[in-house]
Amino acid sequence: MNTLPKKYKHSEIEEKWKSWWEAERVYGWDPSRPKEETFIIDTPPPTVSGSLHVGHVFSYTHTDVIARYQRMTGKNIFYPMGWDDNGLPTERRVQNYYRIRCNPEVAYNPDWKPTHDPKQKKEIEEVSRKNFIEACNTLTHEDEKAFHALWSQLALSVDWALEYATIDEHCRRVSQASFLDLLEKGEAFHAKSPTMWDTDFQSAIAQAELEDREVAGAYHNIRFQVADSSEEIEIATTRPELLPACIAVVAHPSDERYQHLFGKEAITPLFHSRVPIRAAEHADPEKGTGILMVCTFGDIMDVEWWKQSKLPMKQIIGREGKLLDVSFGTEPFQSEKPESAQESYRELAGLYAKQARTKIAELLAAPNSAVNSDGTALVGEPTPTKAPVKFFEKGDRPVEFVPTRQWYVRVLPHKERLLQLGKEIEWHPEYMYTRFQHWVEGLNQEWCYSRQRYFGVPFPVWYPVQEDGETDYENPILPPFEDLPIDPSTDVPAGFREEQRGQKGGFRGDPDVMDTWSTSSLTPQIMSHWKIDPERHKQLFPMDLRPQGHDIIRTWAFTTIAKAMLHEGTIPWKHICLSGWILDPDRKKMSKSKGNVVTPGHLLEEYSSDAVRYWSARARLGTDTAFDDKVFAIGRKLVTKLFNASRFVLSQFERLETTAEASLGGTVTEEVDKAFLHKLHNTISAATAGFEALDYAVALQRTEELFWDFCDHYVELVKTRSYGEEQSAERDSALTTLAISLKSFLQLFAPFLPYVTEEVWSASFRTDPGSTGSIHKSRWPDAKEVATYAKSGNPRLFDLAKQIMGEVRGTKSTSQRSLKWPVQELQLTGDGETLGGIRRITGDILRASNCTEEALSLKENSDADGQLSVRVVLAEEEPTA
RNA sequence: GGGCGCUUAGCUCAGUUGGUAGAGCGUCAGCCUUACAAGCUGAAUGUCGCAAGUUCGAUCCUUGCAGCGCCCACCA
Repeated sequence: MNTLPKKYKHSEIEEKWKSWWEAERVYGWDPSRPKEETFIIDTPPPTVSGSLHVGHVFSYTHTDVIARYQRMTGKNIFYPMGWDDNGLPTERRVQNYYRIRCNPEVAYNPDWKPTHDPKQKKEIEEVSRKNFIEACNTLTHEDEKAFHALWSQLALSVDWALEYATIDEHCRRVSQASFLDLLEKGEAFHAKSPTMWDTDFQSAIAQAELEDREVAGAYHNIRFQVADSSEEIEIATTRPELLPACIAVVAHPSDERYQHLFGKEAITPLFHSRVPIRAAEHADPEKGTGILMVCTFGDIMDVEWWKQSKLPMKQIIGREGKLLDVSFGTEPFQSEKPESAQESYRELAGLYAKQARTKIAELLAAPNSAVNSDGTALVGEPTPTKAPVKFFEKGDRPVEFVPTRQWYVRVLPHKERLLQLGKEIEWHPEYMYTRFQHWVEGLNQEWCYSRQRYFGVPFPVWYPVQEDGETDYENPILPPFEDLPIDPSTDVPAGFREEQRGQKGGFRGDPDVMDTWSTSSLTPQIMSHWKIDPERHKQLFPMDLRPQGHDIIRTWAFTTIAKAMLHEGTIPWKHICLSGWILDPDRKKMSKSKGNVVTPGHLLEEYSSDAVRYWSARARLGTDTAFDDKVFAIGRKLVTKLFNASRFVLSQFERLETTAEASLGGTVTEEVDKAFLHKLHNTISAATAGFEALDYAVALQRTEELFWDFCDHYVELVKTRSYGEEQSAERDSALTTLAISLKSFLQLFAPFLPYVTEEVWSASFRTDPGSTGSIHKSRWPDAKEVATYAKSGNPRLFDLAKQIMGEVRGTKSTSQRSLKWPVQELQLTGDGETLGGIRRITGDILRASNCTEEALSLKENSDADGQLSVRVVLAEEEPTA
C-alpha cells in the first residue's frame, strides 16, 4: 500500500495508471463468459482523416462512463475501437497531403513512396490505384496513432485487443459477405437509371448524403408555342439550360387555364422540339405560371415522371457536369428545324451547366428567338430568387441526375418493418426516435450502394465479356465465401486466367467500390464475426449499446438497423444513445469549416483528463453544450478536492496505525454518522438508478452534491471527534463512517474520474476482494449494504446540523471573525420533535462551533411546525491561542 | 411548408405523481480553520419567453404566439 503524495500532479499520475491498466489488461474482454453477463458496446469508429477536436472527447467520454459503471456492476465488457478510414474524406485528405491524384490507367510502381513536404508546393502527381490505396493506408495509419494516444490519455476503457479498421481485411470480408447475402436474398440489384451524381467527385451518391443549400437563381419566363396554333404558353424555370432536354410540358389536371391544351403539343423555342402537353399531379397551380417543363433531368420529380411517362430520355448533362454533344434532328432530339436547333446548341455544348444557363439566357433574349420569330422567347428580365438546391454534403456543385449503372439495396419495401424494429430499440433521449421515424417515412429512393471511387471495399463481382465485347451484367460471376475478401480488379474468378481480363469470352471486374456506409452499417457484425464464427456471433449479437451523434441517425443508425433487418430480421442493439454537439461560446456548431474548432490536447494538459471527462459527463444525452473553460476549472477543482479530502481521511487511520479498510467493519453509534450514511445510501440509490437509465449526468450531479456536503459539513462536524486520542465508541463511529464514505465516493466517482480515484484507491482499498486491485474492477457500492450501517439513522438530523452550522458560520462571517471564534450563546427554538433530534447531535455541533455546553439553550415552541430558528451571540473576547 | 427540441439568476445549467424557485461560475463582504489559499465562510441576485385556459393553487398540464437551434421536404 503506497501513501499519497502531498500534491496531486495529474500528468505523473495519469502516466502511471495509463500504463498499469494496459499492462494488467484491466479492460480486457473475457470471451469465456456468457452473453447475459456481458455488456456489449458498438463503438463508433471515428473518421480518422477528420480533425481531432473536443467534440470527440465529449461523446466518447459519455460511452466510457457508462462502460465503467457496467464493469463495476460485475459485467464483462465488450468495448472495441475501430477506425473509419475508407471513403471520400480520406481520399480527399490524401490527395491534398501528398499532392497526388489517382489515375486507374497508370501502372503500379512498387518503388513509389508518398512524400509530404508542406514547404514545397510540388506538382500534382498521378499515381496508380494500387499506389493511391497504399498512400491512403500510410496516412490513415498515422492518424490512427494520434487517435489511439488521445483515447488512452482520456482513459477510454476500451479493450485494445479488439481494434479494427474499416478497410482492413476482416472488414472487407464481412462487407463483401454482406453484399453477397443481400444479392442472394434479392435485396441487392443493379440497374442503369438516372442516379444522383456529384459532378466534381464523379460518383453516385445516396439520399442520405444530400443536403439542401440556399442558392441564388433566377426565374426565366420562356414562351413556348402551342403546336399548330398561334397560342403561346409561358413557362417559368430556374434551369433554362435544360430546355434542350425538355420532354414534355405539364400542368395540374384541375388547372382550368390549361384544360384545352392537354393532349396537344408544344414547341420549344431555339430547339423547335415538339413535346406533349400533359396533366400531372405534381404541377402546383400556385407556383410560377402553373405550367412547367419536364426535362431529363432537373430534379427527382422529373425522374419519377419520366419513368411513368415512357417518353424517351434526352440526356444532355454528362458525368463531368458539362453539356454533352448531341445532334438535333435525330432521335431522341427530334426537331422541327434541326439546323437552327443545332446552331443554338453549338453555343452550349461543352459548357458547365451554370455557364450554359447564362449563355442560353442570352440566346433566349435575342430578337426573333421566339418560335414564331415574333420577338424574344424570354419574357422580361429573369427574376432573382433564392431556392434550396440539393448538394452532395461534401460537394461544391449541385447534384445532377445522370443515367449510370449502379448497385442498389432495397429499403423502400421494408419501411414498415424498419419502423417496427426502430421502436423495439430504446432511444436515449426518447424523442430521437422521431427523427428516425421521419427519415424512414420520407425515404423515396432505394439505397444507392455503389460509388465510383478508389479507397473503399470493392464489389466482389466479375462479369462475363460476351463475344461481341459487351459486358454481360445479367450473369455476374461471384466468388465463394471462403475466398473473401477479393478485389475483382486484381483477382481472377475461378475458371479464368488473368490474360482473359477484358477479352471477348473472358471476364471483367466490377470497377466500383461500395458506399462507405455499407461497411459502417456492419460494425456489430464486424465485431461479432458474423458468418465467420457463429458461436462468437451468438455471444455478441445483438449488442447492448450504440452510442452516436444525432446528426447521423439517417446514415449510421439507419443503415445499421437496415442491415440487421435484411440479414437476420432483428435489431442490432437494445439501446441507442445520442450525444449532443459541442458549440463554440457563440453557440455555433464547432466544425472545421467554420474554423472554430478547439483541439483537446492542451485541455488535457492544463486541466487533467479527469477534469475534461468531468466537463463531458455534466452534459446530458442529446443536449448540445457550449464550450466553456470554466467547467474544466470546476472539474480540476473537484479532482483536487477529492484528493485532499482523501488524504485527510486516510491520515486519520495512519495516525492510529490502522487502515481505512480495517475500519469498514466498525460499529456506527453516533446519530450524525448514521444520518450522513443515510444520505449516502440515498445518493448511491439515485446514482445507480441514473446509470441504469443511461443518465450518467444525474449520477454525477447527485454524487458531487453529497460529496461537497461531506467535505463542508460532515467532515467539519466530526473532525474533532475523530481526532480523539483515546479509543472510544464515538471516535470509532466517526472513523468507520469516514471509511465507508471515502470508499463509496471513490467508487461513485470512478466512472467519471478514473485517474484520481485509482490513485487514492491504490493507497486505501486496493485489496477489495474479487478485484485485480483496480478500483475499476471493484464492485459498485451497494446501497443496501450502506443502509445496514444507518438502520435507525434520520437524515433530517444532518440537515438540522447543517442549518445550525450555517447560522453560526454566517454570524462569524458577517462579524468578520474567524471560524474559531467562540460562541457565547447559542439559542435553538423549535418544536419538541425537532429539539429531541437536536439533543442527540449537540456534541458534534458544539465542538464544531467552538461553543460550550453551558452556552447552549433549547427553547420549545410547539407552533414552530418543524421550523428551527437559531440565535447566535459571539464572545467579545478574542480567542486565546 | 412539415416535424422535433429549447427558452429558469449576469453566465452555464438542474428542477415529475402541480404545493413557498435551486446549484456552480461570476460579483460583493470576510476568514491562515491540526486535508486542501489550486483553500474556506457568508451575502446579494428571478414577471421561470409572452398570452389565455384547466385548477383552491401552474416553472410543471392544455392551447395559441414569439425567438433560437436542429431534422425533413418537390430546384417550375
